[in-house]
Amino acid sequence: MNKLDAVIKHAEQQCKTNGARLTDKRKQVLSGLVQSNKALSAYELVDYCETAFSARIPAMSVYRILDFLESEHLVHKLNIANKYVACAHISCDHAHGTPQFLICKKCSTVKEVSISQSTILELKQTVTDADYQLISPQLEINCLCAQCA
Amino acid sequence: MNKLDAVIKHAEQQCKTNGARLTDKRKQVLSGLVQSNKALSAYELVDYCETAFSARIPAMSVYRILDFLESEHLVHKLNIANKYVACAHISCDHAHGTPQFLICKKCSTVKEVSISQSTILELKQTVTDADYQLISPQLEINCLCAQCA
DNA sequence: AATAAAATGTTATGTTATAACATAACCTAT
DNA sequence: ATAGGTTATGTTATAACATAACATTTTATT
Ligand SMILES: [Zn+2]
Ligand SMILES: [Zn+2]
Ligand SMILES: [Zn+2]
Ligand SMILES: [Zn+2]
Repeated sequence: MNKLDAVIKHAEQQCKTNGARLTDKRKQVLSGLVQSNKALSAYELVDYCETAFSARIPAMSVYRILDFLESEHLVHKLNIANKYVACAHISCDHAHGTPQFLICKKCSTVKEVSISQSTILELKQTVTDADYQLISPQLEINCLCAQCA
Repeated sequence: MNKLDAVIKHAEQQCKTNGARLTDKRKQVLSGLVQSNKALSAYELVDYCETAFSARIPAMSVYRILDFLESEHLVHKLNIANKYVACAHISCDHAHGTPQFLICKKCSTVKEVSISQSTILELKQTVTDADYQLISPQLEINCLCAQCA
């Protein structure tokens, strides 16, 4: 079984466990992100589904589907790029830690990495010290990939 | 002299040193950000200049002016919010370190804090290990301020 | 089959950002 | 002072990203 099928199967199982349904369109959108080697915008996903599956999913629906996939922790929104990426750990058993994304500003390739617990704790401390409250400790960092650099 | 005047005077001096000009419109946009207690979008700055100075600056010009102010390190763009904020250190003598922005997702108030050197080094190492190259180590974190929490 | 809930479609509009070209304001050198 | 180059701003159009409101279809439950 190839990687895509494996990921989709995991995703399906995960949704089932949560009492949610991974419909065909949701599968198509998720496939687009899993297959892509870079982050995609909602509108790029519309084009992808049209091209790959001859499925014309309106942008509005893609946004809703992305919200759903995010809520199922299958997809991450990259706020600094206004793009979306499949979680790199869908098929992993381990719990999903605080995600950190290195995003190539030129070509939108993304690496989902983990930073050390101590660094996370330091960052959290600065937030607490400033009397703010963390919503999500997700970090997104503008980079250039090896290719583009 | 109040805070706003002091900041503008510093900004003017800083531009002069760099052979750049802080024109009236640039001053107006910068004033908007300095006076605001929260991050503003380009379009909100259009409205501000209209209200505060009866200056109708087209959105296109505000974007150009924001680019200029950013290049002079007087303003930061908050990529996760698509908004802009005056640098908190315009009147400071010390060099500007790597900034970390805590952004209230509800009301857009922003705190510009400094990250410890050790944290920065760890982040840089993570990036290097992933074979990526840092563009700007600026960190932006979605939070809730004490007010909104 | 009737009903309710969930998913998707449709249309309209709001928000953020840039491209391309025109004009105005401002130096600087003769 | 003025001609010519540079910088700043104006104007118009459009691209790109995102949400609101309401209608229809599909699915699950009784
Ligand atoms: Zn992930
Ligand atoms: Zn790249
Ligand atoms: Zn700053
Ligand atoms: Zn707030």
